[in-house]
Amino acid sequence: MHKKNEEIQKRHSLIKHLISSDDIYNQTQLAKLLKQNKITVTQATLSRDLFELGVVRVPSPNGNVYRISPDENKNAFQYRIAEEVISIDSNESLIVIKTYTGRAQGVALFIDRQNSNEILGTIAGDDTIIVVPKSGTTIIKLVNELKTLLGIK
Amino acid sequence: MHKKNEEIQKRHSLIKHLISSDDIYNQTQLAKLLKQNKITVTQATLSRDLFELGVVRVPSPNGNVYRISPDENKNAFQYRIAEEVISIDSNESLIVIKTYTGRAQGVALFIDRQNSNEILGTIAGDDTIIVVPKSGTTIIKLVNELKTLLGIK
DNA sequence: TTATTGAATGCATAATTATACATAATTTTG
DNA sequence: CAAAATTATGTATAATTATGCATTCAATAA
Repeated sequence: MHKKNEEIQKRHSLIKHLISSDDIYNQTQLAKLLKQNKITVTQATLSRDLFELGVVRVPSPNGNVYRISPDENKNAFQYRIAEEVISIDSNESLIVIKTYTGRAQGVALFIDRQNSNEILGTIAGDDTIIVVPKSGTTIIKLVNELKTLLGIK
Repeated sequence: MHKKNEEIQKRHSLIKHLISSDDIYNQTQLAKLLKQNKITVTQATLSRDLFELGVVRVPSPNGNVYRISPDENKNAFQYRIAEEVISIDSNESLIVIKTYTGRAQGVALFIDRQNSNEILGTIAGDDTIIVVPKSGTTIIKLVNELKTLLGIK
């Protein structure tokens, strides 16, 4: 992976940025915007790019527009979340997640969002989160689930 | 609104059903499925229908497929949620939501999913939910937000 | 009932998107 | 390094989707 891949990633990244900030109604329009940013590709390439990026096309008042898929956002978010977590440990009844200072709230929010059926609730301080499992849940299992979720280890 | 509108609603309803249960790759395919259900329309009409229904087109391993938009699901869900809530009250530091028996977990889940920036967490029993606001949040404001969210009053 | 209005739809086709194929660029293998 | 294999992309065009216009049909008014 060298020059070429970097360019592709850069293009993909820019595509996502453009889609997030502007209303893109078609691929020709997207090509023009890319060109303004010194990236010149054809509509055909964009068709492939959008597919690979999982970009969705959704009805809006002025016609169909392209949007980053919710899943994509989720993954992007998950990636950043992983960087903020230091450790996940547990005793017989609770799970404790340590994060970098000031990050606990955000990580806890992310966990809440997953609306797991195994979690009763979370409480977050500044750098610590306590996860309370629902009764009937195996702690070990939930710990592993959280590790997977947060992309740890 | 009589015969005509009923037919349209019926078609729209069937379209949503078909999209939910099958992978629909294009409008011609959708037209054929509708025809099998005694509803005959052209691709042009389906193009308009899909737009009106807010149906999104999303990349899948085998090509782009049509899917019911998350928003659409959300609204449908929200509608049912409203039916389950009895009351929303609060004291100076907590909000208590009363639901019909056995519904609290589901409603709490729904609230968690909104990942509000004003909610620290929720704890749900059988018919009661306790919502813990983040410090710095006005209870009144959050109560109103929850009412709007749940479609109460 | 008949006339009028507006919505819904089909038809024809424009606009947009996807893709087969050829080529070039990049990476890998020996 | 040269050859082989893989990947990316443009071109041309096929496939799909969207839409202007005309028509039909249901709803409403007279």
